[in-house]
Amino acid sequence: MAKVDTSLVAHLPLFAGVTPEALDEILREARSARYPKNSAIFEQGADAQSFFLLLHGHVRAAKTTPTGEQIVVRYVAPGETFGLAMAIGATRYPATAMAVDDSVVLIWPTSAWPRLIDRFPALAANTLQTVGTRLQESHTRILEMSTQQVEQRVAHALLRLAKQSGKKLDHGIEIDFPISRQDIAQMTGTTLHTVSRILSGWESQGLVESGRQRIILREPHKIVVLAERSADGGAT
Amino acid sequence: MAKVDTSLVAHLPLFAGVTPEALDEILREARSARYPKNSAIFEQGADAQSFFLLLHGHVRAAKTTPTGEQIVVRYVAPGETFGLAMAIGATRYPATAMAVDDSVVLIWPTSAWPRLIDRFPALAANTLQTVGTRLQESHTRILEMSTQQVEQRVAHALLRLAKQSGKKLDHGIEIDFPISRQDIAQMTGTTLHTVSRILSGWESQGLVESGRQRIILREPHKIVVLAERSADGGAT
DNA sequence: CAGGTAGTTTGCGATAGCGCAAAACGGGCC
DNA sequence: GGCCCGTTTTGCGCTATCGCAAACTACCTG
Repeated sequence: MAKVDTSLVAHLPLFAGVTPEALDEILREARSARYPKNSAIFEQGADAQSFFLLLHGHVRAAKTTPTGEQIVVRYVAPGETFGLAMAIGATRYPATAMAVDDSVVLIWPTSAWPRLIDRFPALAANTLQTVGTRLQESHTRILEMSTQQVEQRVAHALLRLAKQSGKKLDHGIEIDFPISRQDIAQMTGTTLHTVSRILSGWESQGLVESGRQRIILREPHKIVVLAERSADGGAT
Repeated sequence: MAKVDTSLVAHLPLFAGVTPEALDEILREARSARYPKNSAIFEQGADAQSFFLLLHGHVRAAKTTPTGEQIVVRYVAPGETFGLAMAIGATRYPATAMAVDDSVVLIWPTSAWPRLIDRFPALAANTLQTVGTRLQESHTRILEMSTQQVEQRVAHALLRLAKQSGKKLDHGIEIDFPISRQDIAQMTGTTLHTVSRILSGWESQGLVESGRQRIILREPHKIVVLAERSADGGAT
């Protein structure tokens, strides 16, 4: 089994408070794998045999309804865990994970989890922290969907993506993985048509520069204003 | 400090895998308190000095926007924990908790949490489990808000409430705490007007019986059908 | 038992955003 | 260099749902 360099992951929140020796032991149970762009890592409903830590690339977690509609649960950035079905006591994955870019992950067998948290309680505490944070973010998303209109939600979503995975350019911030109008629609609870109209509007105002699966925020500051303005839109 | 009877709480998921002696020690750190109907337990943004376990009654957790709109995050049923701000590393409560019925809670100082999970790692694991489940439910809620129309969302919400806190009557299932149209609107991302119209409709079809802050599902089965039908409404 | 208050119902526009359809576009592949 | 396919744009009508306003009702209080 290929050995993973501890120094690459030691600083991650997941391993906070874990001694180097312990980390070494933890990593010994993992293997690494590479997933090419657009390949599925696991499918919703499949048996949750593994959990993952993303090292490089970007992964989209999406949930599908019985009727086929999808929502994007989140985009996973390097350093984050995903596929933690066991954390909720589930035996099947509640969502589908797909690499949106060539990605490298660490993989542990789900069966190792009980033993790991037993030996290294900090793991459970750290995971609780991150899951708690995600719960918080979920609530924020629900709040937005309940109280804001589509344009504001799209603004918020893009700003979040920029913060999480933005590459700074001199003429703005680029979201550094491929993302379509459809994806944004599925993050904000709208349709790709509406997203397209909104982005077209922004583009003609010089707020963004966007193309095929590519978005650059040219005026993040002005987009923040859009995101925060209250429902009346300040149209006066 | 009033001693809490361990037998009342020993069976809760939170304390799974905790020995009676340990439970005893854990409970020694808690005090209990009673909150009368409609009293606030903590306010969003306040310093998170305590976390809670609900023993009797019902508690509504709600999040408020800067502009004053609210959403109901969840209704807490007896046996559930709430106010776990420390679980996400927050020092302030992210929501407001209010007793919707006369309620009794156990209260631990937030400061005790690190020590508790250190001494009893099962607590962290159990909490991770419940937080994970809530995250899952949140995602389901987002999925519903994204893909379903209001009537279906209301149907789902009521069915969930009935499952969680339904009192079985011979002529249906009553949600056994006071809940207003406004509350339901805040759970489903709509307005109290729309909820009122929907419930009026259902009432005239004999699906529910409802009054001031009171709802009885007379035909849960038919409401399930409403909740599950796809968007075209089967109007053929 | 009258009065007041909070919750509920209902009517009537107004509209944000959807859904469908079709055209335009862009990029990679052969 | 031309072709093909997935993505994006855009037009247009439609409607679910909102927002406001007003009437109504049940319960609690004094």
